[in-house]
Amino acid sequence: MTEINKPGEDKESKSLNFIEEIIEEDLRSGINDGRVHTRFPPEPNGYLHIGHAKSICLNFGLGRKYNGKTNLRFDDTNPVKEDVEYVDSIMEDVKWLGFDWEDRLFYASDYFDQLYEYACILIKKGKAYVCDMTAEEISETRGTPTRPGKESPYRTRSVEENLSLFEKMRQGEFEDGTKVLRAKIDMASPNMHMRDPVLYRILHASHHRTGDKWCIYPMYDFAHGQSDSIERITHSICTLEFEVHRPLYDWFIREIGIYAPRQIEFARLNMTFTVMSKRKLLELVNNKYVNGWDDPRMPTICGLRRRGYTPESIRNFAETIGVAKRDNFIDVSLLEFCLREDLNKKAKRMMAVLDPVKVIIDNYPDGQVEEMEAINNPEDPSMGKRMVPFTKTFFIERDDFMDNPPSKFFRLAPGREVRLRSAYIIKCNSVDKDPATGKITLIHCSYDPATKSGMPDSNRKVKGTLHWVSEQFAITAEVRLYDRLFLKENPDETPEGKTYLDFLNPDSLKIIKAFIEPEVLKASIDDKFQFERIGYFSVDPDSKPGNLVFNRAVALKDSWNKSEKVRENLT
RNA sequence: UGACCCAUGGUGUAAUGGCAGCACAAGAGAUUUUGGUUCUCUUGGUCUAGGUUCGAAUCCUGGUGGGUCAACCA
Repeated sequence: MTEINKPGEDKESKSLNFIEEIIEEDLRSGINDGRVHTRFPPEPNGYLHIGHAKSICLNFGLGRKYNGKTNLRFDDTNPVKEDVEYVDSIMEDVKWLGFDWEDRLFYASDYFDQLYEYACILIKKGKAYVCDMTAEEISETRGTPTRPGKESPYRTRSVEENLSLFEKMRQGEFEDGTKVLRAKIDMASPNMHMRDPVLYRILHASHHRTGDKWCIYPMYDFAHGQSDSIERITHSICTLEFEVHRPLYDWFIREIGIYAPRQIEFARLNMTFTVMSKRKLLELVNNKYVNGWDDPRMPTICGLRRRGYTPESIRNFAETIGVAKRDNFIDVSLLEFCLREDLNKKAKRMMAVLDPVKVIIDNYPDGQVEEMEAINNPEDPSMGKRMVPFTKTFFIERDDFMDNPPSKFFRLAPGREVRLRSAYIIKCNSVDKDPATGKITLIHCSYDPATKSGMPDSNRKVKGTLHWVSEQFAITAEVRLYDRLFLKENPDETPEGKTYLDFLNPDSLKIIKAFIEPEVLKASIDDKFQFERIGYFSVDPDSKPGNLVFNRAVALKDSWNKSEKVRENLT
């Protein structure tokens, strides 16, 4: 029995996922001299989303767990789709999630010279050739998964001719699309990716990093595996759809004769009530179904951040969902749970009324103001207390009063008593209604001075506790209430004649004016609060002095509202 | 009708030939100056048919179901 702690063996000795098993197996067998080196390799052609967060947490998490390293590498092999805007946002998102690539920021474009050399090696070995067929011809002669393809007539060109043509391609002697470099493998392979795949294409386009130095660019397949090899990545972790590419990567590595990383594929994240494909996300933005990539309804990292998600909650989510090879469809309520769990411990409590109805305490002295002491966070006494002004008139939620309540209703109703949070017990005596609409305009109550919060007689039990905001001291703020972006659990699953857009939730955003206790004036952008009994809210960057804007990140669990809904459905 | 991958409660994920466990969701109760939190409990699962074995979620074979692959995208 050895006492040495193997890397990754935490004190709690949690079970390993299949990737950790492979890594520990490699560590035991001494491959890579005990090195663990991973990478996160996005293409800078869009914003990162929660699915990328899973991959980021996985790769950086593994690096951290096994005392290894993790690179950030931009796979920027297609200049026409890429932009520095995306490079910047991706770096910001990775950092925000709490990960650090230190001095290991790389680009596939860093390796363009090396990759060109690799291509020449293949040509010299007779393993690659310049092909003059058009894209259509190449496509037509590739065959189908069940039928073999046909060999290109240019497949038998001599090494010298290929070398010279490839050099001319590089020199810019040919138009876009007139020639490509192809690997010479097997046009009858059952694996489509082995049927003489394109290695280089001509693209007279400016690259966001290499400018006009190149007019030929390697395909992703010819760049990715070699880039991993150059960086001496030990475990190249990617999503399942690249499983069929692996034999090709292995072929390149073997034929070129360079270091071989081990590729491991895992199932990408799918989540309910949203879409995850870049194409669809882009469409939502471009067609203004949402207000940009960072719209709080988007599953993008910047959207979640603006919504009020914390890095901890997302990391915890990634940890909780685990990693495996089978397709998965994660309930968004798990993400929401992770946020609540985090913010419950951290968020300062405040009182805010979203849908107000006015209350007057008839037996309370006119003009009197009492400062009530309120606890900032019952989960964390170190967060201290604050004072909240109480006056004769204040607002409560319209939902917190019922004229003819059912027996299970614990809130305010004629003749009933409730506690006002951090203040008095009050009793409802009567209500004023608008004679035309029947809508309640004012609730008349009386208070019991002996029940002031903290006083000896204040401990009388009443069933309900309501939040409230003094009319005189209320601060008004814009509150943006978000709901699911889609009405359907899986918007990607579309019946005939419909698209995912047909399932957009028309009520995914409601903007209201709320009344909030004066403490809110101390809030600054990105601060997070629990509005008691309502939910968690984050200060939106749109906020201006004197005009605060809040996003509802997630509502509190609401077992009353839920049971109400169930009742309605039963009747 | 090809190749490859996958199959454990509603959703995820463990169990590595030896008691099917955990989380979320759902339901019940206790506590509570948030119908929140916390705590306790409950419901519910190995796709199917064979085989190997003292013993199979696990290994083998067939079936079924799902996914991926036919951009000069990544």
